Parts: sequence; structure tokens; C-alpha cells
Amino acid sequence: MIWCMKKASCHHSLSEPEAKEILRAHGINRTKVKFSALTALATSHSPLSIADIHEEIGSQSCDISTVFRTITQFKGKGLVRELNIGEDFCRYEFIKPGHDHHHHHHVRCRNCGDIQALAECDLEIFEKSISRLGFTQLEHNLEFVGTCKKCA
Amino acid sequence: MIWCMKKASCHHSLSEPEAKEILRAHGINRTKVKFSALTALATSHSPLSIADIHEEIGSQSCDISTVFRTITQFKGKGLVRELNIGEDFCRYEFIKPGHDHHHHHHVRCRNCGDIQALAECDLEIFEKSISRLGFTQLEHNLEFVGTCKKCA
DNA sequence: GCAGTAACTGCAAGTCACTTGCAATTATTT
DNA sequence: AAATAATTGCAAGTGACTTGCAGTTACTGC
Repeated sequence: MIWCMKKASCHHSLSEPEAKEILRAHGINRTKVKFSALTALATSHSPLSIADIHEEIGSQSCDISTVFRTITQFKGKGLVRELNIGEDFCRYEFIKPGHDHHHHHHVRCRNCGDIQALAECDLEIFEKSISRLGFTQLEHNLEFVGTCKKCA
Repeated sequence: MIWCMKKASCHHSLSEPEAKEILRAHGINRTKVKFSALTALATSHSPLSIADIHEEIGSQSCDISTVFRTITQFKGKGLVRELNIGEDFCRYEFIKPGHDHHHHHHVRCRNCGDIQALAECDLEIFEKSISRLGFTQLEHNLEFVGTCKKCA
């Protein structure tokens, strides 16, 4: 079980035709909001909040409720992973279809909010023990909060 | 790094004089609400939500905002640990002063909501790696969600 | 005990993330 | 191009949690 750090979070380049194909393949209408939200998520270096995405799209160009609905849809299609990093809102991370989304966790600075991704994790040891309790379909959520160099 | 399960969550018996002494020692006035909240937390077999505690005290006998304020105070004094187990509210766990509060995590059934505590964990390996990034005062939060036997 | 001070409380209103109903618009299908 | 289905803006609604304020209660020093 090796734990090491990655400098950047998962970041994908996403060409326009690629984005449109993803939407089509998932039965999502190709509207400006869906396209912009997908692109924002795919090209971001760190997980985005709904407000971040709304901002990115252009907050006056669309209603925030539409962003909420869009992300709910993306989540349902497996296009994003929802993160809870001890903030009072969720963040979302793009999962590129076809590419193995390597499961990982994050460290957030409690002061400046900077988020860094950790390398892939293997918590099978835990999950095996827990499954002996009779639990199935286990999901785990492991997040760290600390004070980063800049804020120390 | 050994992971094993405990059947029950941390549960303490707490005599009335003991409870009163804890409040006194922490500079908290001994009111009915503080006393009842402390006792409810200490004797519970699983982490309680604010609504749980309010219920326990007697929902008509005190305002829920008072419960929020009480728990905020307890948290500030280190009497409770706040848990986020993927619900849209927090749960609180009593930390008995003087007794080593062994750090542990939980499994929650996504269906019935049952929560079970896991044995003490040692995530020092992780934290050492993360501290090499320059992060200090690390806290981590690891929670599992699964489907329990009854709900499978 | 008793007055003075500080902590606590109920109530009502407010915040913030997130949801929902509805009617109008836009994308996709045929 | 018409029919159908998905998407959207707007406004109102949840639910957890917070806050201002004025009245009450607990603690402190005498």
C-alpha cells in the first residue's frame, strides 16, 4: 500500500468535438450550459463547486438552478464524482468516460482552501474488514484538512 | 496497521455528579439543556444529530437553536467530535475528558442509516506523506457507506 | 442570602446550499 | 416542418444552521 502525492489534480484537455460526443453518447442535449459545464469540469485543475461552475459559464448567462440540475444529471450519468471535503457545499470532479478514473483523495488547506489531489489509494484492507460485518457495496470517503505551507 | 471492528460505538456511563463536574470544569453553566445534552451524548451508542439531541432533551422543552449553540460550545471545549458521514447534517460524538479518546471511523448503511464504529485507526502513514507536502495540523476524515445485512 | 455580572435561552428573522413547480424555450426525432 | 422530449428561468420552498435582541437564569463576591 503505497501512498504518494501528485502535484496537480486530474486535468484533462477536452476538444470541442470530444465534449459534444460525450454529451451525445450519454443522451444529454447539446446546450450551451451542458457544454460549458462539461468543459469547465474537464479542464479544471481542482474540483469545482456549483458556484465555481456557474461563475465559469458566466453567472448572468444562466441561472444557478440550471447548473444544479446539470450537475445532478452528470452525476447520474457517471460523468462526475461528488466530493465532500468538509466544506458546506459539494465539489465535483470530471470522470472522463473510457479512461480509468483512478480513485483518489484530497488535502484541503483549512485556511486558503487550496485543494491538492493525492495519488491513487488502496483501501481494500479496510473494506474487506468491513464486509465481514455484512456490509456490501462499500464506498469510502477519506479527506484530509490541514494548514498548507503558505498559510502556516 | 490492524483494522478490526467494534460491535458498539463509544458509549460511556455518566453519573449525574460526573456530568456536573465536567460542565463546571469547562466553565459551562449547569443548566437543564447543557446537562441533558451532555448526558444524551455520553450515553448514546451512536453519534447523535442536533435533531436527535433536541428530541432526547424533549423537543417542546427547549428551542433547537439552543441545542445548536450548546453543541457549538461543547465542540469548542473539546467535549464532542463532529462527524460528517455523508448526510446533510452533522453528528456528534462525546469525548470523555481524561479518557483517551481513541480516534476511529464509522460505517453507515446508506439504506437504514445504521451507524457502526470501527476500531481505532492509524493513518500516520498517510499523514506523514501529506506533511511532506508542507501541510501541518492535519485532520482526516474517513467514512464508509455501504448496505448492511438487514438492508441487502 | 443578595446584588451584580455574565452566561443562557426563546423567539423570530435571516443565510446558504440545494430543490421544485410551472410555463416558456430549445434541441432532437420523424 | 411538425411533434415530442429535454432544458431553462424564474420564483418559491426546504432544511440545516446562525444571529440579534430582550428577558431569564446561573454564578461570583460580598
